[in-house]
Amino acid sequence: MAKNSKKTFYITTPIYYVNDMPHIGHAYTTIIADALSRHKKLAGYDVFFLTGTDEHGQKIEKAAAQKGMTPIELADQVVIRFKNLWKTLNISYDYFIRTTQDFHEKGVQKIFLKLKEKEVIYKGVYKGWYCVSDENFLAEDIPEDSDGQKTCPDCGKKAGQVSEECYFFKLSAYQKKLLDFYTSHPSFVQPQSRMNEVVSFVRQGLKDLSITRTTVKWGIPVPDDPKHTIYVWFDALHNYLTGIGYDLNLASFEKFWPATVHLIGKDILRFHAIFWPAFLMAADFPLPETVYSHGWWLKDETKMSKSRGNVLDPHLILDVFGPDALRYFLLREIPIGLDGNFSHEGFLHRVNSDLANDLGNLAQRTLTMIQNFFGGKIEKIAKERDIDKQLRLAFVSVKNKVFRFYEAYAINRALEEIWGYINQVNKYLAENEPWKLANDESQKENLGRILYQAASALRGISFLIFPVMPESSQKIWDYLGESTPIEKESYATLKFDGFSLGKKIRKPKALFPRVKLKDFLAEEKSKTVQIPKEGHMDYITFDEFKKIDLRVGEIIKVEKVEGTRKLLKIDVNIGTETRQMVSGIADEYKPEDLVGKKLVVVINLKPAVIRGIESQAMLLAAEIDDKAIIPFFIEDVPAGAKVK
RNA sequence: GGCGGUGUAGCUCAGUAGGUUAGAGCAUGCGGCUCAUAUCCGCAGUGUCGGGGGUUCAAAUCCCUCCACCGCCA
Repeated sequence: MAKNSKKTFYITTPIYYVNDMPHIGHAYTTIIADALSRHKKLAGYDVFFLTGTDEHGQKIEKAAAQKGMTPIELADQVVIRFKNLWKTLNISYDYFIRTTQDFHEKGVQKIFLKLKEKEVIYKGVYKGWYCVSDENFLAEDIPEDSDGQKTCPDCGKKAGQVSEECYFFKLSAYQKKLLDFYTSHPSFVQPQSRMNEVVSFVRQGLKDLSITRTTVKWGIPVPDDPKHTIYVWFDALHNYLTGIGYDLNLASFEKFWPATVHLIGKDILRFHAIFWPAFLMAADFPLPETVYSHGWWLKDETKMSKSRGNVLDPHLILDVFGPDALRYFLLREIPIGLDGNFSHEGFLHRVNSDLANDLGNLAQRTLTMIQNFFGGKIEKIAKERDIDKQLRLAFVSVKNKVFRFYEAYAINRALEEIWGYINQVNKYLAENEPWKLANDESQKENLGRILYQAASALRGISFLIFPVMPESSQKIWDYLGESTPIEKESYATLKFDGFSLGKKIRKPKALFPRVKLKDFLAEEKSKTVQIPKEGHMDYITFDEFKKIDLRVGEIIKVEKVEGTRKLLKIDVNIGTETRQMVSGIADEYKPEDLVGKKLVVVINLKPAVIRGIESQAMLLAAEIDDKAIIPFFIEDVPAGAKVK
């Protein structure tokens, strides 16, 4: 099979388990993968970026049953949420694989059979601790209690020891091969410290791995022995093969396999750095180049977890700031291998200072000056002086460094480098004071040179930030009068002087609005929702319900809240008076469609200040896949009527 | 308990083939500019480089030891 002459780059995220709603952790991994993909495309690689969902297993089976759904219905619902979030974040994946897809299941079965024929998979007896009430085997690594028994971590009841027939993968046979592989490929696991952990784990000896269950029905059946179900890891890991076409589109598969990098969270390192290469060795597939384990985002210094209830939902940030600020923050704040701390203060600080003050303001002042002093079009410029040349040469050097940092997955360093250059351009403007030359007609061409130089630098910057901030990058590009998508450029073609004279600059709008902390936090509070634990219903009494004053409201006036994507300021007549409220529904409803409509509003909710505006009431809406749907009255009801 | 890592300015961190007064960003203070999103530019600090000991003409950087925190394993 002849490989394409272009170099290929195949990057994967883990497939996300559909019993969980997408949160900042999922977003982080996927954003890293997206930025690296975009960089590699600009660098001329043929890129394949795979993400998707892991949909089998007992947890899904149970979660679905609790909700009165079938597993696939639950999966379908969660998949939409993931896809929506990726769309909002501008994730440019090439394929979204679901482990319930037919070709994936067939691919896994085929490999299973192959390994069984090679006797790398054999039938045996699994002894383990089983929790009767949860109908679940306990994870191997749960320690014994003092009495030699084990306790189920989910329900706290004592588990019993049972045996069942199952298939094993002969992992023990791969200990030496794996250690040899690690020695000959020392950068297989990144960062290095994780490689050390892997090696020391394998050195301690590997036990064969049970890879099927009879107690789980929701999964891929073992071929020719369907009472056994293939256990999730053997199923899930093979998505990296089936997702690029294994067994269905071999041309694509052979073009992209082996993967360049599997991006993972450190919790699943063992599966990717030990089990996965062993499976691949057994089936005679080449091994991936790198498994890159990234760190965690902590929330206010503590680990985010479902049980702590401090899992960060990215939607609030996205509503206020759009995707690029979040992408920038996550990639700029920490190197990929380390943990980071997410606080709203830190986020806002970074975004205001780097995006609004430095880059946003640079774009704004440059474009505005060209607009004001040249009517948007620079026609003639003076010869390049030394100081102008320095700015141009500095860009070349920055571009090379940024390229190398991106190549090394050091995205934070690349951004630091770019921001160093942004400061340099701001300094260049301060030193040359173009606003002073503007009063002197004889200085017109010198003025033109200075602004030309600044615009060229800005154009270069917009290219360099593209992997991290595709939307803002393209915006700046467009403002500078470019008419092509930025992806048409590459590191090879991008020139400092690419900004050509006579191009009409578009009138700019603030790229990254500054947001004040107290407004942001108020909005966060107003949006924080208590989600009842699955399977539990927190009842309230009728007396408690009566405390909520619900009224029919008539919408009088609606306007957009400046500087936000989603917020509308709505004046609503509640019979006795008109109240204003702020609501994040601009994606779903246009202001003109709302006026005159009647709906239900809460009028005794403590007012909150959102983006500087006091919200004195709240409307009711269904939240469906993060879209708000408002129930309106069809009948003609008087404003102010009580609703109960 | 075993293996690995980290501890440097108020905060986040950079800095090891040992070498002149230990750096950056943010935060703080002062000054300048007004094209720009109260933005931008300049200047100014501050540190027993976790503690102790050692090697060396010279150590944040090498060695020993102790303390604290983190990760993996048991």
